[in-house]
Amino acid sequence: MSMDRRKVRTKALLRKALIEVMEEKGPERITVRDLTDKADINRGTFYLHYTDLPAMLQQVKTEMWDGLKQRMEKLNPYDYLSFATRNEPDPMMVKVFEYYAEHADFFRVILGPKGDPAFPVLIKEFLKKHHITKILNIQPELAETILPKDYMVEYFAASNLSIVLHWIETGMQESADTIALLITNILGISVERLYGIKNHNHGNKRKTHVRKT
Amino acid sequence: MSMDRRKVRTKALLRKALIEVMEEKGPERITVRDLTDKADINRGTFYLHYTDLPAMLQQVKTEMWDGLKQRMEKLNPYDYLSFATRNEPDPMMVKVFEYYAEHADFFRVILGPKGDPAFPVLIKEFLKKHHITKILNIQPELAETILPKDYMVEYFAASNLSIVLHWIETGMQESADTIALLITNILGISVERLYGIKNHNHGNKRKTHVRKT
DNA sequence: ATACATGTGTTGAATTCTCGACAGTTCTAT
DNA sequence: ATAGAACTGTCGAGAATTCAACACATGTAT
Repeated sequence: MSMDRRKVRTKALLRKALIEVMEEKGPERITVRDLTDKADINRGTFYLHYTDLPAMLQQVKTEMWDGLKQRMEKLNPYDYLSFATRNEPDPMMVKVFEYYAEHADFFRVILGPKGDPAFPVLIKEFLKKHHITKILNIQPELAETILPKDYMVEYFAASNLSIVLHWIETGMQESADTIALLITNILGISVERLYGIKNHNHGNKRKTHVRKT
Repeated sequence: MSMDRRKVRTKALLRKALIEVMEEKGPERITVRDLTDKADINRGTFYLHYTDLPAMLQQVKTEMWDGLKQRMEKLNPYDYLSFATRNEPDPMMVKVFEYYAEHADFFRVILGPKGDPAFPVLIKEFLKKHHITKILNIQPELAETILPKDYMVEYFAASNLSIVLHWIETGMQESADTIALLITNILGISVERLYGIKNHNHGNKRKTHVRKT
C-alpha cells in the first residue's frame, strides 16, 4: 500500500489543511492553492495524490465514513441493551466514539454549519436501518405503542445523533466511555419508558421490564 | 540557502523531536533513532543534515543563542531606562521576550533541569558584559555605592535572568509585553534604589533621581 | 472591452527522502 | 566471557517532492 512515509505525511498534511480551510471559508470557495499553501507543500504535489479538489473532498469523506460505518456495523443491539441494565458502556460502542474523538477535527467541521449536510443524514440513515429497526424487532411489543413505527425509528435515530453532535460541538469534554455509557443508558431507558407507555395504555401482559439476557 | 521546503521541514521536525526527547530522557542518553522515530523520518535522513548527534545539539543551541543574542544586542540601556520612567515597556525588549515565547519549548527545556547548564551562564555573561556594565557607565555614581562593582553586576544579571526563568517555568502565562514592562521597571527601580543607598551614605550631590533624557 | 490578477492542470529536470542493507561498535544480561 | 540486542555511520537504487515554467480558464475592476 502506501508504505512510503512521504506519501502518508503529505496526505495527512493535505487533509489537515482541508479541514482548517473548510472551517474558515465554506466548503465551497476552497482552492487547491489554499490547501497547498496551508500545508506548505508544492501545488503540483497535490495532483500526485488527487485528480481534483472535488475528488479529494469526496475521497476524504468516504474514507471517514467507511471508518465510521465499519465500527458501527460491529454494534449489536442485544449487547448494548444488556450492558445498559448493568450501567456499563458497551465496549463496541466505546470504539465508535473513540473513532469520533480520534478524528475530532474532521467531524466537528463536516457536521458543523460549514460542513456537508449530507453527512449527518448518512449517519442517521445508517442508524435507522441497522439498529433502531433491529431493536424494535427484538422488542416487538414496542412497535405496538401509540407511536407509529416509522416515527419511533426517526425519534430514536435523531435523539442519538443529537447527543453525538452536542458532544462534538462542545469540544468533546467527556471521554468516549462517558458518551458511550450515556447513549447506552438512554437507549435502555427509552426502551423501558416506551414499553411502560404501552403497558399503561393496554395494561395487561406484565414483564420485569426490558431485561434481556 | 535552504530554499527547499523539504529541508526546512525535516530540520524542523528533527528539532521538535530533539526538544521532546530531551525533555523525556536527559540531554545524554539521546539516540539518533529516538529523534528519527519521533519525527517519523528515515534514520539516514538525519545524516543528510547533521554529521552527528552532538553536532546537531551544538548547532541547534548556537542557532538559538545567535537569535537571542542578536535581539539582545539591539537593546539600549539609555532607552529602557527612559521607558521605565514612563511605565512603558521598551519595544526592543519586547522583541527579546517575543523571541523567548516563539521558541518557548526550546528554552523551557534547555534552561530546565534536563537542559544545558551552560546556556543560562551564556545569557548571564552577555547581560553582564553588554548591559549592566553599560548602565553603570551611564550612572557612574552607582559604582560608588557600598557594593563592589563586580557584585553589583552579578546581582543585576542574576535577578533579571531569574525573572525570565520563572516566566518560562510557569508556562509563560504573561505576555511578552508584560514581562518586558516588568523587567524595565525593575531595572529602573533598582537603579533608583541603589542610587538612594549611595546618597544615604555619602549624602551630598543631590539629583532628581535617575531620570536621563 | 481590456487589462490584470488569480486559479487550474501539466510538464521536465533537479533535489531530497526513503528503504533496505552493510560492517563495526557499545551495552547488557547471562 | 560471550551471545544477543541496539546504535552508528554509510551506501546505492528508486520513489516522492520541489521548483519554475507553461497554456488556458475565470473572474474583476477600470
